[in-house]
Amino acid sequence: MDGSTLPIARSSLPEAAAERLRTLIIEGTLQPGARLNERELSEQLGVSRTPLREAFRMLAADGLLVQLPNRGAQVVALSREDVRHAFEVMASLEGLAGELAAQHVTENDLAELRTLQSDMEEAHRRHDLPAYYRINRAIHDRINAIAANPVLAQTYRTLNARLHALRFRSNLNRGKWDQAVAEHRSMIAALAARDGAALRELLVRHLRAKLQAVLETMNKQDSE
Amino acid sequence: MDGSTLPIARSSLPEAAAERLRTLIIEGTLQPGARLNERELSEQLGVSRTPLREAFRMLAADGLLVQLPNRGAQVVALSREDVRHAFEVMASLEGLAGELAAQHVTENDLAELRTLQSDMEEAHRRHDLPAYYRINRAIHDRINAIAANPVLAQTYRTLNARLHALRFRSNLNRGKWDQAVAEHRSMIAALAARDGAALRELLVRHLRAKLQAVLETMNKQDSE
DNA sequence: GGTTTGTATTTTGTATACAATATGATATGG
DNA sequence: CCATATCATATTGTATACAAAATACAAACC
Repeated sequence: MDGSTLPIARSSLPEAAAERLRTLIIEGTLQPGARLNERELSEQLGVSRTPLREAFRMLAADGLLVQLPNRGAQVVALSREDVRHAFEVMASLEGLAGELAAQHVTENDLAELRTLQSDMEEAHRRHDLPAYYRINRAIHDRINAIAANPVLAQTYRTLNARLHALRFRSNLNRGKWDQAVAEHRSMIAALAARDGAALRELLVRHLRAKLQAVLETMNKQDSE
Repeated sequence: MDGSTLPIARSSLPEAAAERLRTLIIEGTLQPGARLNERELSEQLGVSRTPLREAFRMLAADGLLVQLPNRGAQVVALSREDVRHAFEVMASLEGLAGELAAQHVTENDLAELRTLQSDMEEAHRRHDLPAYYRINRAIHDRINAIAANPVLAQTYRTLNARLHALRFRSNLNRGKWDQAVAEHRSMIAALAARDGAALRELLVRHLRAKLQAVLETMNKQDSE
């Protein structure tokens, strides 16, 4: 966001601690609602409280932690409403990414995306859900990269990280999965046709379906 | 973003310091590119370096500061490209706000907005630019509030703060101003008609015009 | 028995001291 | 005279110590 030198050398204790905590939150080791004890955590991470607290501030800004004055930090626990709101914004951002990508996409980009798409269909045939998720993410990242808007990319990533903390993976029924794969095929077709409006519409609908899946997972998790 | 209790009591030295710095940046006391000396600033603000550094992390997350490892923080200096990118995202978010607002708007909301609109036209007639900006902001805030999506509101505010650091105000020629006022009138009409798509289109175009004005200001500032 | 109040303990908040790195000036060699 | 190396200084990074607040527990009261 500074204009020229984006790939800044990221290396400092607070950054590293934040990165580590981010992983712990997203992987579910630190569960939603969990309170984070500064002394305990700082010992576990092998850093003092000072850089840890800076890490807390960063994660709080990303929406992964909530900080209460004099009561420390806890992992955010998203309500259904929060998820709905986040998805609404994500859908809009993805839509924009699609429009911009349609303006900037090159034949090279399309070739890459088609490879990813066939990898995805392969994973789908093998019923390999982890691979599917990985490739899915790669495709969306790719579209964002093609859109060539760092502000968009960063905003999107931040929101996405927050949702990943939900760990809604490993829940996708057959019908939804089939549909999602088909939707990806349509997206690449729209991109090849440089039809930004169509791509936007596809992405928005795609996200809407994903929201439904996530909400169902949340309901299921609650009743367990 | 925590789901239930949003109106948290915000009160801590880092928060307060961040708020103060935010103001100093937006008002231009701390100019783009300025390097922030921790000791100096902490003395001026009357806090120690520890909370100040936490404030830095918060502002960096908001995109108002850039932090370089071992070289401290400096006020972000947005390039034309950065501004373009930020406006692209802002336009998309405003468009979403418009769509959502059209779904949720009540007659009460419309009455409020019409009052603001006539205040704006009054300010326009008086050639009162500061008042115009104030009312303009109030209208957009109002639309965002009606959209009732806290994630959207927060994302929008963060981006907006970053752009405010540019201090592009007090530059708006007569034609653009006339047009902007007319556009606001159309927006309220679209909202009254609950025409989300039309409102989206208006807001996106409105932002595009604003981007042009800002870029012209940047060019002018550079040649001074 | 339940509620409330007071106190001990834990935990967070802030300041300061020390370490590591970067910056700038001066001197030295080409 | 310019470039480079070296050293002094300044500035950031981290840890720790102390202060303030919140939490948990126990005793007294209703």
